[in-house]
Amino acid sequence: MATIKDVAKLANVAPSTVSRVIANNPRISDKTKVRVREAMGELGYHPNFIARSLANKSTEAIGLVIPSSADKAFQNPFFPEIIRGISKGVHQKHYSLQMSTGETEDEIFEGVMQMVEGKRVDGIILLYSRVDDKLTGYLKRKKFPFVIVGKPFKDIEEITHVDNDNYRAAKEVTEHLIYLGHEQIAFVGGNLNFVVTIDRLLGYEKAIRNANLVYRDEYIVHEEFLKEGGQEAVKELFSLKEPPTALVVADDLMALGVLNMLDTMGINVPNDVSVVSFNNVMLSEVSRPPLTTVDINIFQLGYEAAKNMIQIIEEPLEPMKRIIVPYRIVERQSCIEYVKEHLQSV
Amino acid sequence: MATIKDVAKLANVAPSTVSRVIANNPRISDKTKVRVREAMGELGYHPNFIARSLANKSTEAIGLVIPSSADKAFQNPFFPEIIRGISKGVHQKHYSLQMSTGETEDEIFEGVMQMVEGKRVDGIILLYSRVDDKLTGYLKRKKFPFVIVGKPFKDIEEITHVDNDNYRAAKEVTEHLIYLGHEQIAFVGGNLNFVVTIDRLLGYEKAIRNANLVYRDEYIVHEEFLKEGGQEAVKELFSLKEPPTALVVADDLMALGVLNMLDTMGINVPNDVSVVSFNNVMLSEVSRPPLTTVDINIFQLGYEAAKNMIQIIEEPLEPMKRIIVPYRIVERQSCIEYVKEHLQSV
DNA sequence: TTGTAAGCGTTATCAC
DNA sequence: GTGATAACGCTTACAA
Repeated sequence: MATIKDVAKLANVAPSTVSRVIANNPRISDKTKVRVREAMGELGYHPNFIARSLANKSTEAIGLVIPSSADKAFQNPFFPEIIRGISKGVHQKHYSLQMSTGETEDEIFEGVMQMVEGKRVDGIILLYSRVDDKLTGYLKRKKFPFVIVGKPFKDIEEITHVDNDNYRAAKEVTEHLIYLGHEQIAFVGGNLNFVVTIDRLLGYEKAIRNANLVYRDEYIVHEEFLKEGGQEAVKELFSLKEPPTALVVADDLMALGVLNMLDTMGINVPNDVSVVSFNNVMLSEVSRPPLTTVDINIFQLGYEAAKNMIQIIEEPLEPMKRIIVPYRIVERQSCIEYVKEHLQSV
Repeated sequence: MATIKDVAKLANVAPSTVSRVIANNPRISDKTKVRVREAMGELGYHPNFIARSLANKSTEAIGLVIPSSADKAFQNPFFPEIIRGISKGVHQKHYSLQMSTGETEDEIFEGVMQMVEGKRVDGIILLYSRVDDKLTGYLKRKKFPFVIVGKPFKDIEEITHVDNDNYRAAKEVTEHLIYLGHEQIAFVGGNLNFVVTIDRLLGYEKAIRNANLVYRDEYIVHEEFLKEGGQEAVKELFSLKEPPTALVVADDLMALGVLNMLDTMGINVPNDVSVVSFNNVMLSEVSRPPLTTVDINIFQLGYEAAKNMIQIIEEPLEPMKRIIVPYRIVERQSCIEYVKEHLQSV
């Protein structure tokens, strides 16, 4: 493989000159630039990134931390989509992307340490935000550049993050249900350790309280993911004396599970119960019925995360930032007006 | 940040000794090992991976190439799942994972070149196999270590790859339909540029011919992805004078689209038409009806790819390998026996 | 068993 | 404008 020295020799210049040509340094005459570039072409030269990184103390790589791959949550189309966004932002600036997952929390932590201590990356994007997360604390202590997708659990004023206004979205969506005449609205959320769950729950609660509806604990269920989660939630909810007539579900995939279970129980959506969920993942269009859901702009979430991560790396003095990506309620066919004396279908 | 020299100083040894301790070189006395390790602990020393890579000419990183992120295919849960498998294999050997996507083919190619020429990775895993793929040719020419998930289009004897026996799986699944009494069986595939589509189509064809059924061109549709794809396919197929009574669909997600469209057309699955698909992605359990599908062991596909990639890197003399991951037909509720004079429901 | 010193391929700091 | 030369932090002959 050709090195910078070979090029220098062939072009009859010093290695440092070649380096300057690579960096397109303006103090090099056009003549030699051309000469050097020719030499590079002739030798099929490509700069060695590793060597450059060492000299530079910059890897132009950013690390991506994905939540524990053990659970099925990982199969959520949310991830490919946000990775797409991140990927775009990262490529635009010619950075590369380094992934890290693990089955347990400790494995993940281990992976991140490797990246940070080994100086394999210049910054880290966290794809989730959990209550009392070890990682966040670690990165803050190390003063290592990072951004969170989602809302930090604490130190919210010090950590750059990109998020939706989940509180407001949940509130709005619940209000929509209320507006449709529903008074018995349940909330089906994911793990309460995720900040996003909390926000959405809080928004839901606010809407309920504002409308002077009773906030009932038995209408709040937190379940693991999808299949089992959706099933359990639905079973619980619909064995109550007063089952809900509408459901706010914190995730499309969970909603799919819910829809499925409702169907096998012979409960019709939207005639018997309305369902609204979050994310507007591609699948929500194709479910039966198609889901009314809030589009949180996953792609943009990722794109912004990447852009801001790189900005922090390149301009370390920049203040912390909070980027709020807009959401949009997509009405499809899983919600309808609640009619007091409606007939149970079938 | 502490370097190897700082540790050496503190432990009163030469830097090379520290290096040997890191590598756990047996020729270092236990005494000094202990002393050095203490020094490392005291200073919070962690080896710098970049420096090591430069000296070593090995990055212990492997690059992952994901198909064009532009189309929705990318949102297929197939990817998170295979990444999980790869991730596991890669972590086991303490390698890291570098992702590369792009919106166009050229962008992807560009990204791979960066990885290869810049020596950012030691090997590359291709997550798809396409007819006449530029990348494959490039990597072969460069003699850069790589493995393909799927079946190479050419040079199949020279390229290490991990795949299912898609031909046989498709054949078997079609035979199953035939066994159930179906004689009008259509094939809904993805892009014919993907080798996997070809294999599955060929298996289907073989089964049809073996059974002396007529192989009709109008029963073969290749469509883009999911929503539109599924819709188009179904529309076409069911406007024929003799619409099929069973469908072999090359992907679960596509099958979801198909199910959806069938539903809006008032065609019942499985009563009016049976559907079988591929991949056994988590969603296939939750569709209405749950899909009969072939489980291709996505996770293992990824895991094997990673393991073999690393083996090739570490033992470059190893011969090429073909790893065939077993599949398994998962029967759920989308297929039933075909009854000649059955009544169209509704 | 350990130390010395060269080298990995760049960039950066001085000179000129 | 361009050239020497010293980093960058580690590994690895070769010596001792």
